[in-house]
Amino acid sequence: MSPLSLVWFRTDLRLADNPALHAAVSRGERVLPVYIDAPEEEAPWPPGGASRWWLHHSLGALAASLAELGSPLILRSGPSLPTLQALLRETGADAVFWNRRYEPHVIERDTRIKTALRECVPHVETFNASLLHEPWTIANQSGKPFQVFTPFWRHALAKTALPEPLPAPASLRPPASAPSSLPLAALELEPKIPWHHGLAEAWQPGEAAAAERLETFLLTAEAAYPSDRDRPDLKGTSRLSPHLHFGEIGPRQVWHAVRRHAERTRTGLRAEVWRNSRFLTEIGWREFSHHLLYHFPHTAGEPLREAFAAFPWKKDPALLRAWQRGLTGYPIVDAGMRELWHTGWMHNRVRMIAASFLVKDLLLSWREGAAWFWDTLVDADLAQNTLGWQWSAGCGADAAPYFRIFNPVTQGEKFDPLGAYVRRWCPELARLPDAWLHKPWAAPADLLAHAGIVLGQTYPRPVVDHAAARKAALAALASIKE
DNA sequence: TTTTGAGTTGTTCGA
DNA sequence: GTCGAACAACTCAAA
Repeated sequence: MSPLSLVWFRTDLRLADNPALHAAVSRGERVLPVYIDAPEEEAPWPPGGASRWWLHHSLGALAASLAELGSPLILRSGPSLPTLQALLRETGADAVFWNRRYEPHVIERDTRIKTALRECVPHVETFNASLLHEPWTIANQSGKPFQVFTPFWRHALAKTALPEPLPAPASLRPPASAPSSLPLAALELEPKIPWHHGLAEAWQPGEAAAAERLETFLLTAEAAYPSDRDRPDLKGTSRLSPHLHFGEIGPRQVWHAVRRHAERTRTGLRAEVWRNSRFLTEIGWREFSHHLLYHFPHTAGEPLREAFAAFPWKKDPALLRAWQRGLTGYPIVDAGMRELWHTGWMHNRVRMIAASFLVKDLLLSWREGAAWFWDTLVDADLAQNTLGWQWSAGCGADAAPYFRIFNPVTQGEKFDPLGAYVRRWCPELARLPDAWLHKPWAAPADLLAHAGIVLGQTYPRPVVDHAAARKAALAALASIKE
């Protein structure tokens, strides 16, 4: 039997710039791609319903791409290590390659698996497919991890040029007889109750769709990104986050695509100006979040700043539910929460507003918000979710200053000035004039009646008064000082 | 070694 | 209406 390499796919569901796949193909022997569904091993963060919906379609796309190269994708379900060992026995493979993940609980699992597999076969190797730099290679002058973004990113930008992305293999030599595979449907990734129509309307998972989305963004939106990125009513952002999370595209590919785009469109500019791209900076924030979670592994569940362990968070299931369902009475918050529920995604600006509202106005713990986002986002990513929520709550690295409490009315008027976003997701407010759209409780009675709105019936009254809630939040923050 | 200035995403208040 | 100041504490790096 000729040598065979297993390639264990995880959150790297692409053929291009995939170092593990590339290494397997480079051996010049046969290759067997494998995906193992083991959600219980992701505890305490098993993927939520929206993530699993995305995974279903991404695996389908990967299997189709592999089929074009003449290779199957072997799907299995069950504990990863015994499943890999069974596959080694069944196929006689002598090598296992995969791309690393960096979540603390996954590192622990993968380390065990790597040690055990090295007892079984001579070649077990892992690679970096999901970060620009390994977390242990970026440190400040004291040798410690950065906790402020700007010096972190300055340092990363100054490092030597990143290697060009690896090509996708032109063909694959599968084993003479492939081991058995479950049908995709057997993984039961799609919801049993069909609530996912909104996801299907909004998204096209898969490597090809990811590449197309990046290219379209660079051609149509990148130039206006610095200003349009804050407007939820425009298509100002790349919407690459779920593709990046599942590794349908990698940050190195984005990096080089931005560079090539700059070179073909702004030839007159200084050579390295493209590195200052505001869009690339967002890739930098993604990188920063992964490095932070790697270096501070407890922060997925605990605040980085210890003083916040004593913060007097409230418990209020009714308020939490109002926030989750988009029934807080603050239109920009409700629009965001409904967009999330319907499409599995929320615009970044609105994520900040909704998060600030939960932790500062409702005084509910950022953990409750993180858990809800985890379950409902198609781009749910432990590092980014943790960074984002701790930033909003003020308890993380490079956190928002405690006094930065978003005013949902001001934010709505500033970033959804025409009200198109609120009208789309809160249609019961659609006939209210712009001047009152972000504060319907303040609208004159005759205007409300004319717009067909009965506060408390067709649309909720505000669940809290923002001015009073702001004072309460500042008092709560003062209580944990020293 | 010590000091100093700057740091994703804001709001309110008073002149 | 517009504008600047105030709203902590801490990290990081340049001077």
